[in-house]
Amino acid sequence: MLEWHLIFPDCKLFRDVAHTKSLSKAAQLNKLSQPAATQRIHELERRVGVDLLDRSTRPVGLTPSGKLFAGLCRDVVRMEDDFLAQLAEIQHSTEGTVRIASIYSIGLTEMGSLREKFQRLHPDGHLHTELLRPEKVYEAVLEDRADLGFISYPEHRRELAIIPWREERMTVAAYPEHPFADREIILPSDLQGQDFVAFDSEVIIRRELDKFLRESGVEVEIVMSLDNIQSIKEAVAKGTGISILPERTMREEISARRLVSIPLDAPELRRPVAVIHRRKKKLNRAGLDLLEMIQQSVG
Amino acid sequence: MLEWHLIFPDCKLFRDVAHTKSLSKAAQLNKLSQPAATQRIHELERRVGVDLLDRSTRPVGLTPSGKLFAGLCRDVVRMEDDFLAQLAEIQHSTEGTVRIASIYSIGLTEMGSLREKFQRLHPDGHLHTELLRPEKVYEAVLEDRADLGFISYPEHRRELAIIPWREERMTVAAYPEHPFADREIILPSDLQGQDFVAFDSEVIIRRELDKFLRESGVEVEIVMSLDNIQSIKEAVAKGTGISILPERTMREEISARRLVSIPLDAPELRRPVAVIHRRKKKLNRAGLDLLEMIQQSVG
DNA sequence: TTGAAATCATAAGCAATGCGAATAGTATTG
DNA sequence: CAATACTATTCGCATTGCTTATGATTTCAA
Repeated sequence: MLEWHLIFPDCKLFRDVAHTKSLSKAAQLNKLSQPAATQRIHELERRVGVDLLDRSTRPVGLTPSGKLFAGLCRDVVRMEDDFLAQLAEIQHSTEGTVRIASIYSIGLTEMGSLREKFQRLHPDGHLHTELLRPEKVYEAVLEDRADLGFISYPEHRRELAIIPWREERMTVAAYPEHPFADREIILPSDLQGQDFVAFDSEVIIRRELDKFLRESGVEVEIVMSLDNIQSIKEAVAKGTGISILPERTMREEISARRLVSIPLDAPELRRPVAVIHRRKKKLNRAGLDLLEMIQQSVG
Repeated sequence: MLEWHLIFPDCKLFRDVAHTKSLSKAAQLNKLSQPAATQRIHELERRVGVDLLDRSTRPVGLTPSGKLFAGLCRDVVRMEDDFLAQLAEIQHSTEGTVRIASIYSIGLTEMGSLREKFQRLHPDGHLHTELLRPEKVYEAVLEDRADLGFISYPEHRRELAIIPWREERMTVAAYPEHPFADREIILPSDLQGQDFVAFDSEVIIRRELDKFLRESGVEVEIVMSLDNIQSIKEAVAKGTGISILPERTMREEISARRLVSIPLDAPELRRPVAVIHRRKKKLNRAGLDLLEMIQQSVG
């Protein structure tokens, strides 16, 4: 906490002079030399244009104008105190909280461990996570409704800084009964003609996959289009078809044996995941620490 | 009237920044260069310890702390305005008024012409006169309930300045039917054995007269003691006895032929009349003018 | 009244601040 | 992607503000 009464030092000084009826005592209270106090008061009188102190008596008295001014000073100092108290409250309530906007897939797979590590470092802190569609994540960060945004296939925008997080390996997702389920590896050519659960064509990852398949000279049979990984996983698990998904996002379903993940011989097919934040935005301690944690997990 | 908002210039500046959402416009409103405004705000932020402006957008926005501070500034500026208005009122109401405390005898004989002259010079001014016992006159001046005091036989006190006004000739006061009434002059010895209306022994003038009579080897027959001139004049007019009074204080009764004043052959017997005021006290324009008028009437 | 103690005012030197002009940097607009 | 408008920075200079030392005034006690 920084020192108090730095905003209206003259007010506090005059209030103290009025209260103690002594320039030297008021000077002490304000950590000033006595001549400094004398000079400040004279300066005040010059600015206001009237005498504030009646120096013909000891202890010094207040002129009628001085009384009025002392009232003003009392009020102003009280308001300054209130302000500083409220400010401290704001600061305290924000210093330990980080607001995160994330796309569903990253939020669902990463927030668990991230929150755990965060709480170890900031036991009193808060990690507020909101899961949104990609575009809404950008929006939230740009409009300062979130401090950090978790997205895949980061788009550059002038006001945003992009911090690469990881590149997720993409693998073939299939239901346990599928013929691919026992394969060690799958070649792009193996996909030819397979029933495929795909992303909507608006989603970036769909365009990436389309490009990959085209370049591999493979055509798949798209039997269903969905706009999010969660739904695709469900469709695949039900036997609707196979898909290509970031392996990391399937860990839970794999453990539960509802899905299997088979490596795809296409090391270049990776989903980049990144953290974004407003370039100019200063993060609080907690935010910086969270970023630190994320950047360490890159290596 | 001096310029406005000289007490909390930073507050007004920030309030204007918050309102106009522009540093340069706020700078203009406060008659500052744009760089100066930028610097002042930065200085404010340094003092408060938090960012107040969000400079990542145009127009500049307020951070949450900035909003809080803007509220404080608005209130403070409003209070400053109120203060200055009240101050102007005080100033205006006091600049033209002079508060006078006077003993009865001087007040009754002098205030008429004095007020007339004063009003010619200060048509809008006020001359507030309070008639008091001598000791109360000193009190009123010392405690700043009066700007000027009119007294006789001035007593020196450390905090008071004494300005001699005039020395009033003392004459014999008699009722028109008294044997003295036709005399051209009266010698001290003529007073021997006369019925005399005297001052109370506490009044200074009584001691002065006692001394005079003693030194003249005269004894009078004190038939009544009163503590003020007014009552003595009435008693004399009723025929209770004669007295010795400042001639000036009898002018009205002489014109009305209720009293006669006969010169007394005692030129040294004079009542000094003076104006007093607190040494340190600064008089306003009207007060200075009144003093001027009084001092001119000395010569 | 006088002398001592307390208190406020003034002086001088130095450091810090505040300002404007010029310039650089950045955001918005068409 | 310029053009425009606004904010930030730099620099030099003047002003302000502070401290120490000293002076002046008031109060208090003898």
